[in-house]
Amino acid sequence: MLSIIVELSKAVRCCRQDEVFCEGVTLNQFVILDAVSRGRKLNMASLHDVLAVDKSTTTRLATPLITRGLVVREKAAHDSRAAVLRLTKNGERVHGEVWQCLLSFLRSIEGQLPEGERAAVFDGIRTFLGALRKASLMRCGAGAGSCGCAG
Amino acid sequence: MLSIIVELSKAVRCCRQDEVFCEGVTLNQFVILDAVSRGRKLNMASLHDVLAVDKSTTTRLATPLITRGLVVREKAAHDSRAAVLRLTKNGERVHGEVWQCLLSFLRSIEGQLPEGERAAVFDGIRTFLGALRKASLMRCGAGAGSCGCAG
DNA sequence: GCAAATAGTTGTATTATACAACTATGAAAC
DNA sequence: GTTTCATAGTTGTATAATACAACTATTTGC
Repeated sequence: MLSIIVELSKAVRCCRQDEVFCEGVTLNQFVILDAVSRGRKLNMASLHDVLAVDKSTTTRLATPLITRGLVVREKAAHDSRAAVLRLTKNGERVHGEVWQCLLSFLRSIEGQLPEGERAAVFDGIRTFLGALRKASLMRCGAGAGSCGCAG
Repeated sequence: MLSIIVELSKAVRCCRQDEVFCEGVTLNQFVILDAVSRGRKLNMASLHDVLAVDKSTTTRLATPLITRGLVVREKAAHDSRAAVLRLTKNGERVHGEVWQCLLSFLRSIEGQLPEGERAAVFDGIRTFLGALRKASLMRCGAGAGSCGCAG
């Protein structure tokens, strides 16, 4: 069971955050592009939720994409403090191309799963991840258990 | 499918590499303690394999544990260049305590999985991880596909 | 015995990440 | 309407993991 978690950690490293996937875009950056693309625009606050990182990190992760001209940051209509992200034309192009590349990657994974079991595998993963997340939250709340947890 | 991978990345972050789990030990550090504990001693080269990181990183990850007196580094008998790691008494104690803490964490996860499906869930995860790893290796080898992969 | 390979360490640079501090703005209280 | 408190997002700063490069001492191959 512990080995599952360790293996998960390692496996995810093959999709390294800082490793360029395609078109000079990392997987994480694609996630950002995709999130913006889905809604045609995206509040920074929403991106903050999507990425599940600190606000400062959200800003920093979006900045290279803005610098590259794939995304533009605009003022939000409802709140002058808030920013809205949109894809540029180039951003849409790059998003589409990376998506194609990613699709073949994902197909490659799927092709290796037994055909009748794919849905079950995905469901199982989701169930496990939900359990992992929940157990972690409970851990943080429980504070000191029967051990000398320094948290 | 992509959302699975993204969720995996996020979930694994709840077992943050640098986040203290118990007894001032991170999960990754526990992995090291456990690896050393299992063989009573462990070559640095083996630890290098276990952690699947660069040799320099292996050294750096082991060093805090040595500094803390949980692990000692000795010369290997078969090769003066090589080092062997052993647990100290304190290291064994800490390993045992963290393991207990970890066990209840793992139990907490298991308890949330439907009882009859646990084995299937774990098998599914392993299958998926294998596929993910393989697809990544193929990707690195394929070089340029039909897109402008800059790798 | 000599050349090539290697174990592991150290130097260095990069990246992600969070906490702290900050400014301008919005919301709540009066 | 005014004042106080909360907040969006940015910037400063520090930490940790990570890999590549360079290095030294040792081992291996010829």
